Amino acid sequence: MSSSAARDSRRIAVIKALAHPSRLAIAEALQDGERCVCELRDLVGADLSTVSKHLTVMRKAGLLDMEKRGLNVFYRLRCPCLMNFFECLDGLVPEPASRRSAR
Amino acid sequence: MSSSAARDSRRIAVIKALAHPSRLAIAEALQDGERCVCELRDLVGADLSTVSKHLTVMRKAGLLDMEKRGLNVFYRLRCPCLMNFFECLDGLVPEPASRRSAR
DNA sequence: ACAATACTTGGTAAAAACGCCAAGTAAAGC
DNA sequence: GCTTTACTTGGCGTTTTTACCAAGTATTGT
Repeated sequence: MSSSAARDSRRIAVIKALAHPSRLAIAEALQDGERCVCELRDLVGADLSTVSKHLTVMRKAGLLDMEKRGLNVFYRLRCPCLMNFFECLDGLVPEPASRRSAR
Repeated sequence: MSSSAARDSRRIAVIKALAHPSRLAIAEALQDGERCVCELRDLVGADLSTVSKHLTVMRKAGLLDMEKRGLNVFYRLRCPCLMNFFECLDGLVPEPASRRSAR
């Protein structure tokens, strides 16, 4: 019943892959469908090499698939349920200290 | 619409609060109920001050409540649904074992 | 009051993450 | 072939995170 170390390290990899503003933004953007690296570079406004490294982190965590087509590399989410995950995430903390239902 | 910056920064805080092996282990342990700091120190095997700082990170992210009773400080999860969250997390990546060349 | 326990906070050194530039690879077009 | 485009990888300085020790606070017990 206690946590398996393998499962935990897998969880950590996924969590870390989302624990950066650019990577979270990428994950959110990919919910609408695949994007090539240069589109994601425009989205996050960082150097192409930086974005590429972020994508590598996410891919190695198992979050993304990549596919090269012509000159472009397209990334897409491997999971259909990231939206669920985010709602789950937003629901994690009942209230920080402020009002609720402010959206 | 793209993500709100405020919502994203809150998401990031929560995700970061879980993106460390000791903190994830703490979160998992607290699913069974509140624990005092020294119990959690025994669990993660780090210095008491280290554990205390981890707990501060988690509390500031909104994940934990603390309550002092006597000499002890007890921490508990603020959310009832961390288990759901973890299942959601484990479900994020369809095929665990599949890894694309890591080089 | 004094001592002990349980924790927090400050300081700091080490480790990890980050981001840019430069260089390298691969596909497409000429 | 050579050039361009799209991306990846290596290198390296900068920033952030982490973990310990030491010192401080609060409460309990004597």
